[in-house]
Amino acid sequence: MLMYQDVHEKLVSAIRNQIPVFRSEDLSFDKTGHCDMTVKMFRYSANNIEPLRLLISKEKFVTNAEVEGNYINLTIDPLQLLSIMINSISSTGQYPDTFQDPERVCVEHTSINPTGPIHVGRVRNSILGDSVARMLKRYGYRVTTQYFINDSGKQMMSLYLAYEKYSSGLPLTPQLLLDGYKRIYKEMEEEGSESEVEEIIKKYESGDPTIINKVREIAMVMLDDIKKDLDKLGIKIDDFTWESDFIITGEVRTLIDSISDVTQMDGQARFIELENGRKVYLTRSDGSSLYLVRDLAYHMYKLSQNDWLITVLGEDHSEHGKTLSEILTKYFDLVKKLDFVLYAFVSLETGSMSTRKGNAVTVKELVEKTYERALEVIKEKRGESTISNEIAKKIAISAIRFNILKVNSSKAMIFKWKDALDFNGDSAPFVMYSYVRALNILNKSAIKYELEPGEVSANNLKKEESALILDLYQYPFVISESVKNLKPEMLANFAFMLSKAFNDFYENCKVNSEEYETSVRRLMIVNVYKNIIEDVSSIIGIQLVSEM
RNA sequence: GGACCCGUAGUGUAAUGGAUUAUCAUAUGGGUUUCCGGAGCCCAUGAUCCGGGUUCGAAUCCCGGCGGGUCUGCCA
Repeated sequence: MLMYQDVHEKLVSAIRNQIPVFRSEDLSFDKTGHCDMTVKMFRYSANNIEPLRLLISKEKFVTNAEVEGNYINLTIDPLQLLSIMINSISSTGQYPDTFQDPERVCVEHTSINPTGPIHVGRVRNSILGDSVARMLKRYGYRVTTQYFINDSGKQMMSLYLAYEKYSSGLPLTPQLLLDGYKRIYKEMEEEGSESEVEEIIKKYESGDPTIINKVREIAMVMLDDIKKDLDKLGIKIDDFTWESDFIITGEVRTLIDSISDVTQMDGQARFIELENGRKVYLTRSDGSSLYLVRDLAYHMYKLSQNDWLITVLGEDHSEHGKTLSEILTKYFDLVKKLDFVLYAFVSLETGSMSTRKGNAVTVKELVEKTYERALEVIKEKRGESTISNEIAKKIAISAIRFNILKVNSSKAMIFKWKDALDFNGDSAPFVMYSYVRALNILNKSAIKYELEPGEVSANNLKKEESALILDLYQYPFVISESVKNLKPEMLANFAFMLSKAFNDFYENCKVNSEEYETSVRRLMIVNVYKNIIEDVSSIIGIQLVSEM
């Protein structure tokens, strides 16, 4: 959990002295420009309003409380908020502080079939998953990330078969495998037969070591390529689990047997009937297992070592997620938390992306093009570039992650190069640039200033300062909301909003070359801003630079 | 046909039942630089899919349409 002085909570408990049933959500930070915080009194007797105003106006952080209709509008002392943040940062290095929670969370993301490179349609999964994991870690959970390697399905067997048929013996490369993959799907479509693949699946499930080893070797080649792509985006996954392990160890069989009394047979195939009457199959007629069982076995494994499972899934798998939940709850006495973060598809203006069709925009291409664009923009802004390629790379990665993350994940989106390469406005470079400004101010300051708690002067305090402080103060609330809803995009929006507020501050409030007290206070604000931007950036995957 | 998700300016978003004038960005038009770095700042234009209902109050909740995405495999 997060540790910080919670003004909101303090005020709520003060209010409850007078109105015991007061709802926490009726006190909120103002969003309309009337004040700093507001108490909504619609639900409570009007007789309460004036006495409550009096009571609140005596509270520590409140400098003014006024009644406007059914609202009690509060002005909060920004200097006290600033002190809270400064104290936290000087004693713990961060605001808010994190208290380590014993709860273990497993975030599974990406988990794409190792049959091709990551493309832009699926990269939303990795970006969401990575940010969710970082956000939960920041909140205080013990987090591990997981990748489930689907090396035993039909797709994987087709990839294997294609290699054996067309290129057997040739050195394994991603490109060679991919070409074969596309070719064999085309053939199967033309012939209308999948019997060859089915034959392989049977052999594989019966434990044929030659096939299992070769398939894993092939998967490894593809997986390495996928890992490289993830690495390009600054994403590292802790644990990789092979789907085939659950077949080899017999856990899949054990699992099927353990629920045999609730499953039914359709010929030789085994299925289970869900509450809505839908039949989902666990095994084929030939006895081989289907993905659902293998994923169930995988979930049992994850449950054995975690308290909370989160899986990032494309919306095409939402039904699968529900099926897993239902079966685990009903037949395996699941009491632990199980959540799915769903995202809608990313498509191209020409339609959907597909590895098999070969029309996908890959992560490699995206990173490459964005990097070139970053170099171009730097040249435009600074004349002949004096900036290292390292910086252009960081700008590119940050821009990509921010652009994809900021869009509400449940809305389908169309990928457009023009938007992806736009560094104006609501984008990572905007945040990064405001951070550079903050660093410059701090570097240019002649005042040897330490982050020491103490008296903060109100000398020449401007409204842009107060506004920025109030925004900064709300950081822990945003993390909490973001965690509660599993929506890291809230943090991306916050980072942008903060940078905007900082730009306002920058335009209107000189930091250096002011009176000493004013300078010190503004330096504190800039320091807090720097600290929080670094913090939030590390969650949402912005890689900050000191010049750009 | 049935199920799930999503509909806010041209585009992307904010508002998790509350305020006059629905936020911010982008795009478009205009302005702005001897300044702690202009990737900035200021002004203008432009939106809650439609119809009912609940409520003192609805972009938000409920019902019915409409539009888009997804599922409806002994694929994963």
